[in-house]
Amino acid sequence: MLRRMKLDRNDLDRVADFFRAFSEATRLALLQELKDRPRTVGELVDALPSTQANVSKQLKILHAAGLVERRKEGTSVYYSICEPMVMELCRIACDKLNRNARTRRLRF
Amino acid sequence: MLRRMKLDRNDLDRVADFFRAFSEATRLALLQELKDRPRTVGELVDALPSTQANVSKQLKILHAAGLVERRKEGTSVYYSICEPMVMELCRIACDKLNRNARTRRLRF
DNA sequence: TCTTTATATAGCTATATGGTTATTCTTGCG
DNA sequence: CGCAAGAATAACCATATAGCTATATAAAGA
Repeated sequence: MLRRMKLDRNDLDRVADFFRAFSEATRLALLQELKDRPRTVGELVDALPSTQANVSKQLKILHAAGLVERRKEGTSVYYSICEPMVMELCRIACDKLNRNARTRRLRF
Repeated sequence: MLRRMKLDRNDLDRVADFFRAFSEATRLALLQELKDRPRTVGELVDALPSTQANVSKQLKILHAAGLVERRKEGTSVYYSICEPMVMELCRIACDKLNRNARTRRLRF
């Protein structure tokens, strides 16, 4: 089956970029808000302690990573998670962190 | 079951830190080298296009994230992956990237 | 067209961090 | 002890980026 090949630097960079999308609290907070339903940028701004400019910027990064999709409706833009895998990854991460620290349960 | 709680900023930071460990090509390359068996720092330095100092530094980050463990043997230090979940995450990431780009298969 | 609302972008600053070289620490051996 | 080998750390530089404010763009309505 020859799946022994190691990923070269380019491929590793692509994988790294993918994970980097998850490596900031603000972006994770956005994903958390989008967990159950689509939200407009304005709704997300209200839900987060951040500025409109920053929310737009972080949404763009999530979009570039292929994690969320955009849908325009009038002057608003709805964002939604377009990869079920996103929540699975977050759950795996929380499980790991819960296993480490015996404090409070994290659940995405 | 009240698992509706949203993670607060602190918890999101912890999850973000976890993912950040995966967000650099050099660290992924190290994980890839450790996939099948433990390796000493020297072996990892030889396997990667990087310096001993940098390999040590990145291994420390992986260790702090709880992804690898250390075992001293004489003057050498063996590192190994201590979380099966690590490879699962990398596989999920590769699957996603493969789904996007119809080019070559990535397999961690 | 002019105004308003919603979103995106530009430009900037401060901080974080990957990588380097040089040095220190640790262990084993003579 | 003195020396060598392997690993970790220190100090530094260059780059990337989160977040801000200000501005631009897009769409809807008067």
